[in-house]
Amino acid sequence: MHVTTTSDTFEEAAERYKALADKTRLRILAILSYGERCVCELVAILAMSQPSISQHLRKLRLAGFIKERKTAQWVYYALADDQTPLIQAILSELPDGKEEVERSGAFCTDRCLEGEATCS
Amino acid sequence: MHVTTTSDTFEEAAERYKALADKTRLRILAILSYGERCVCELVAILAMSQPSISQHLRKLRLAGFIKERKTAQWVYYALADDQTPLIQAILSELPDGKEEVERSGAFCTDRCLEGEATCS
DNA sequence: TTCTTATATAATCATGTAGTGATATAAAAG
DNA sequence: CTTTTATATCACTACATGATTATATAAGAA
Repeated sequence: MHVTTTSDTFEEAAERYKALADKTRLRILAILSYGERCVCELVAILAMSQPSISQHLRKLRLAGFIKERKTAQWVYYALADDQTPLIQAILSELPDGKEEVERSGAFCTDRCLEGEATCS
Repeated sequence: MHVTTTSDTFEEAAERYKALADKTRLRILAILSYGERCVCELVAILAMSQPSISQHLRKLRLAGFIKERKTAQWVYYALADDQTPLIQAILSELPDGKEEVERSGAFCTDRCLEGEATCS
């Protein structure tokens, strides 16, 4: 115990947990554990408004949980590369994101499919 | 990945992370990682009001992170017994609670000391 | 019993946060 | 160039949350 410390202060650590303290953001992490997704895919899968999803993605990105990749007019989000043991444990104890994706069925536009999206 | 799942739903998982999304509650967990403490000790160590500490302890207890033990007029709190890999990872990546305790110096009342408290 | 100590809870207030609708930006299509 | 598509951001509203003050409960002490 008390070996690796990713946050220098309790304030910083609390900020990271605030990013996880939301049902929608946890669903996003579970979905991204199956591969990157563009915003419009997440909007379709989660059946929520685009501004709401974008704001959640911003918080997850600022907290360091996800990264973004811009291609043409799409922005693809994926889990961040530096997966600490803590983040791995967080992801492993989350409900499975597979149901989230499958329940949504086909939703990608033709143009989104052209853009390297990993549509199911 | 996706092996053990402590929360059945994303809603439940989010509730647990909400309990961690506060600087004071993380400090309490770091302090309790060095042993159980009664409420009045935590009030002294954290230099915060007693109702505020009690409310934080309530949230940590309802989220399953800590347990309580009542003796006479004191209530001692300690880390919960069932430490999952996730909770272990959370505690291991927290700032050290030792400084919190030491910085506060002597603070226990004579009566609190009689009550089996692990005062530093 | 009365007073003091330890803790919990309720009411209130100030602040933070999620969702919505409107708007801005940027890229590609027509 | 105009339109459409994808995304981000802003302003606003409703709701959640943390701290404080006051109060309630319970156990000792006097």
